[in-house]
Order: sequence, then C-alpha cells, then structure tokens
Amino acid sequence: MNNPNSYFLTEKNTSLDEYFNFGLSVDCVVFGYHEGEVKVLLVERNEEPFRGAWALIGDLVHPKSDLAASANHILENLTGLNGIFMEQFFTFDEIDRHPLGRVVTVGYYSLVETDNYHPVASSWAKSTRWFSIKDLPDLAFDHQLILDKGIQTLKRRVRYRPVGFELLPKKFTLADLQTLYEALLDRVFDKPNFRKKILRMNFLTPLDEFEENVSHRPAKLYSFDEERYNHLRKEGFAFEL
Amino acid sequence: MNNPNSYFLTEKNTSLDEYFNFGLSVDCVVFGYHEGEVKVLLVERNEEPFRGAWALIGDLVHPKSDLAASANHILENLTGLNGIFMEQFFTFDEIDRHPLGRVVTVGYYSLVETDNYHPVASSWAKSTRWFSIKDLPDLAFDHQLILDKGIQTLKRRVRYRPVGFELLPKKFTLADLQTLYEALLDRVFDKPNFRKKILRMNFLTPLDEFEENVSHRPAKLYSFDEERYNHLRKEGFAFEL
DNA sequence: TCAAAAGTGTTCCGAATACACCCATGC
DNA sequence: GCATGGGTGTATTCGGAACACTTTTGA
Repeated sequence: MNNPNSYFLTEKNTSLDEYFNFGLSVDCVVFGYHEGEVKVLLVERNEEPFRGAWALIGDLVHPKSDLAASANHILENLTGLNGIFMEQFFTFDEIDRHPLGRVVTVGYYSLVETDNYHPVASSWAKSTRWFSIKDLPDLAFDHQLILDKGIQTLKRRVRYRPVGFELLPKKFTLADLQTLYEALLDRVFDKPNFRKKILRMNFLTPLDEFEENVSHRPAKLYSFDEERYNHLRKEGFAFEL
Repeated sequence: MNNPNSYFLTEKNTSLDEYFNFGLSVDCVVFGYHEGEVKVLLVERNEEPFRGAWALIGDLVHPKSDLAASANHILENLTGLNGIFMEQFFTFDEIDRHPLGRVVTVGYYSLVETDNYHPVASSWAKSTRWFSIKDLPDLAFDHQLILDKGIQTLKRRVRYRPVGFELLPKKFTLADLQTLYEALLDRVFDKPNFRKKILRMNFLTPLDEFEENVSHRPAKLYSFDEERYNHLRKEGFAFEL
C-alpha cells in the first residue's frame, strides 16, 4: 500500500504503510462520590507490564471498534452498569508512554453512583478499589498524568455544568448536594446562600419525602428535574457562589 | 508479536499485531480575525481523495513524531510562523471517517494574527484562503464536524479565558477588542459597560499612543499585560457581561 | 459646525455575602 | 430540655444593565 495520492505524504518519501502502526486505547477516570468524598475507581493490574500496580481502567481499541464502544464495554464489564455517563477529555500521545509500542490513549471520565456500583470479577484485574482523590497511590504508565487531567477537567466542568445527577442517588438532601460541591471545588459554602442559588436554578424537584432516623430535624428530599437538567447541561451556566 | 501478558487482551483471542494498525492524524482549525470577522484558514486540496475540495490543515503523524510536533510543522510550513498558540480540543475516531483506512484524528485549534500571516506555497495545497465562520464552503472528510466542534470550543473557551492576545495586533483599541468579542460571542455589548468590565480585569496596559488618521476622536491604544494575561489563562475567569 | 466615534458618569436593580434566628427530631 | 443539623429572613454591598452625556478629531 503505497499511495502517492495521499495528501499527507508531502515532502516525505515514505510509504503509507509506515504510518499505520499506531495502537489506540481508552483510559477511563471513573468518578464516584461517597461519604463526602470524591472517589476514583482504580484496578490492580494482574498482568505485565506494571503487574500489581494500580491503574486506570483502560483497554486497547480494536480497529473494528471505536473509543466510545470500547469504553462502554470495559465499564459495563467492570461495574455491571451500562449506559454510564461518559465524556472524552484529552488525548495523550507521548511517544514513549507505553512499553509495548506506540499507543495513543484517549482519556474519558465518567460519573457513577457508588451505591449502584458492584465490582465484577475480571481476568485482567486482580482487584478494584475506590480511592479518594485526596489520597491516591502511585499509578502505572502515565496514568498519574491522565488522572490529574481528568480531575482538573471535572473541577473545571462542574462550574459550568450540573453534575450531581450522575453522582448522587435518586433522592438526596440539599446538604448532600452542598457537600458534593464542597468536595469537588474544595471549599465551603454558606448554607443559606447555597440553597438560594441552587433552588433558583430550577433543576431540583422537591419531593414530599424526608430523611428518616436522624437525631435532628429531618431534611426534605429532592430529585433532579431531568428535562431542565439536560437543558442546563447543554446551555451551560456559571456557578459562581 | 503475540503478547499474552498484555492487559488489554482480555476475553478476546486475538494477537496484539491486529491492534497496531491505526493511523493517526492532526487537523488544525486555524482562527484569525480580520475586519470584524472571525475567520478560519482552509486549504484547497491538490490530491485525492477530495481533490479540489476545501479542507482543514492536517497531516498524518509519523510513529516517530507526535501530535504537537506535527501540528507545529504543518502550521509553520503553511503560515511561515512558528510557535503559534495551539490547543487540543477533541479526538475523532469514527470507523469510516477516512477512505484510506482507520485513521483517528485529533483536532487542534490555533489563533493567529492575520496581519502576520503570509501564505506559503505547498505541494499539497493548491491554495489557501481565509473564510468567515459565517460563510463556509463544503469540506472534505468529516472536517465539517471537526470545524463545528472547534468553533464551539472557541466560543465556549472565550468566556472563561482571555483570547485577544493571539488574535489582535500588538497595539489595539478597546473598540477592536469589543468587536472581537462581539464576533466571537455573536452578540453586541454596551460600550461603557464593556470598557469598565475589561479594564477592571487588569490585563490591559494603556499606552501613550493613539489611533491616527481617523475622522473622529482618536482612540487610545492598549497592549496586553502578558504576565497578568497568562495568569488569567491558567486561573480562568467568568466573562459574563 | 457637523458627523462620528471616543470616553465618562449616574441611576437602577438584582444577586452575592454575611449572619442572626427559628424549627423539628432523637435522646 | 438540649444538642444537632435543617431551614428562613434580612440588611448590606457589589456588580451588571441601561442610558444620557461630554470630548476630540477630520472634513
């Protein structure tokens, strides 16, 4: 396959073949939220290279598949959930980033409710574990870099788009939401003001239900108004506060 | 090369070889600004496929090179400028997106001062031309999609980060800056308020120079305070107005 | 002196901030 | 009744929006 008509082979006298030797992979930064902390799902590798090391969930993409399908596949494989929210955030192409060859990897982040998550056994993962993003182990490959960029992306994105829907259970209190935002943005908010601001955005539906078995006044439960929520997801908003 | 230790070859009984058949390319959305309009630089292809069609500036990446280097190379090649501002925005991996094989492309956008730009002859480009983003021709490959995503990225990013530095000449008036923002965000601003808002951000240095040869009161010229500008680039800000 | 665009000041209003206070529940 | 967190109201301040006005130039 030597195609002189290719528009890329400009001044170089090389054959096209030489160019088609890349490997492509996906790496997923799976975020969850539990007990006031933002978590990331990592796997303990059961194979060389980096056997025994913690790593992001990832896989080589087969030329007949694509990134989204591959990412969905491994996520479903590992969490038992499918149709998880997922978004591409960056592509890493350092020449030496992978010991097996020239592998370019595309980073995706996804958001899951940890309550729904049940780890699934897998041949290539010795174990999986949630880590707080404040206390992460050393990672295989350049996964530290990918993870950092993923966290940075999430933190930036949360200011312009709603995120709670994917991370919180169906019913939650305003305090839950506030704690989530505090964890994501790493700061505290004034309770009355947080409430006012969030409620004014109109993407919450107050329910006629309350917390139970708490030794204080039970909090009202809310759910997300999916329509309005998706609208804001597209339009964006500025979460100043 | 059949590596049973690869962590990716999970349940599939395939050899690793099969996976290393991707091509990788870069496509650059080169933005400029001239006479109150945001422009994109396109090339008229001189090679099959899509000979004669307009396309983004792009190239296959050689396995021994990387995305940034390749992008810089073709930009320098085509514009005569190097070290142009450039940022990755999305990766496109549709299976059938390229007629020559499985090519995954990474979109970059860059910002250039059209004043500095001088088109350079190139073997693979019959011609190059600036197009207003409001009046674009049909494009080769899936470049329409890439361009749309690039424009969308720029429009979004301009709200959170300063951009004028790369698009305007060294010295400019506040009206220039306002017109640029109006073109980027596709809306008009109130002059006094725009002024107040921009000046409050402190990234402009007022010069002791003025417009010349205008048939009205000459406007003061400004330049960007590079230090403060880069600081805002990193930190981000919300451009509400 | 007129047109045209630069540049300033002022008023109005809504939203962010800070903080005091009341309410409902378990123990 | 008291500790605990849920939930509300208000006074203050700041910034966005609208708009009227003055200034400086060339023709």
